[in-house]
Amino acid sequence: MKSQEMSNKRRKYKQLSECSCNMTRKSARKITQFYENNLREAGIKPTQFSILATLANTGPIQLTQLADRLVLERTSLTRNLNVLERNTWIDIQPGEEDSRQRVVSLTRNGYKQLDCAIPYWQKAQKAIAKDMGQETITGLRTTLDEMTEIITV
Amino acid sequence: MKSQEMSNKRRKYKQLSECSCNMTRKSARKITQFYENNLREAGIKPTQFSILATLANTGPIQLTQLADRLVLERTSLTRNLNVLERNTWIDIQPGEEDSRQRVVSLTRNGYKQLDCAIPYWQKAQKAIAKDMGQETITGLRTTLDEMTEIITV
DNA sequence: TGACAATAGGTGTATATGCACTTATACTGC
DNA sequence: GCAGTATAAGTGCATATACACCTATTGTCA
Repeated sequence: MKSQEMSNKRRKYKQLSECSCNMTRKSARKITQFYENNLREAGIKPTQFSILATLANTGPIQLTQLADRLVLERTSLTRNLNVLERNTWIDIQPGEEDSRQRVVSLTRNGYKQLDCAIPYWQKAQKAIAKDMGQETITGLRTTLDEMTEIITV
Repeated sequence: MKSQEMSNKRRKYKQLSECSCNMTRKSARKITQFYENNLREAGIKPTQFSILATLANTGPIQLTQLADRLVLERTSLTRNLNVLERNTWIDIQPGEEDSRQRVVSLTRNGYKQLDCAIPYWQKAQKAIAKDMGQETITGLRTTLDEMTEIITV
């Protein structure tokens, strides 16, 4: 093999290390582990926390709308909600006008669990902001939100 | 309840919408779906692609080292490798000096699969760069890499 | 050299994620 | 009012991820 060809081959695989998907997933894994460790004592996982937090802000909301807001496949949300329902943190009722719909809301236990977890979440949140700088985090959020908006699946 | 208390309560839950963990996971889900759709025709998933791509750049590598590089829990990598091994894309051999070790390497089929998938990956990669701007993506990578480095789990 | 610590890796279990397919209900023209 | 379409949600299956715990091998030192 000529050295020109070897150089081409190196280049062919080298570019793969700049994969936008992998860089995002990689950092998502790391930050998830960090929040998991902080939230563990509160007995809740980051995914579960984010759903409770969303519900606290939206109030009762239809399943598909909740999935949209969480940028989560509808059927994935269904499985996640099963866990929360088992823990009596949420309540799922049929829609009043359309019986096909499922309306999700926080229970009193759900609020209690969320309130209990918030201090642990704040500790993690502050640690990240301190390490990265609040401005960097704010800019990161803007960019990631934009990316999430722009991408058409 | 006094209006002051209500305002406090709103604020208490409002801050949760700025969760650094959720923002990262949310965008990771979205971008993963996008790459999944692009890679589907090549018969490979983003996680699998990223492992093959890493192996193409590192050459044969010990399992734990590979896990570190991918920022992936060791036992998660083991499960992921099972899928790749079933597809005959990788080969796993005991270490020559230390028989406890597992050394992972790409097979000929693995290279073939990777080469076949690269054009689809490039299409996705270019679409993101075009939509977001290459500079934005480069900056994003820098920030995310920094975050991944800084966070101590 | 043998006991014990350290290291490499696998397994059981649980949650997280998404696609293809299915079921149940609502809507729409005729 | 009914046939056909559209919409809301659930299930089967597969992969992805991680922790707690376990096994096997290696290293260490008295």
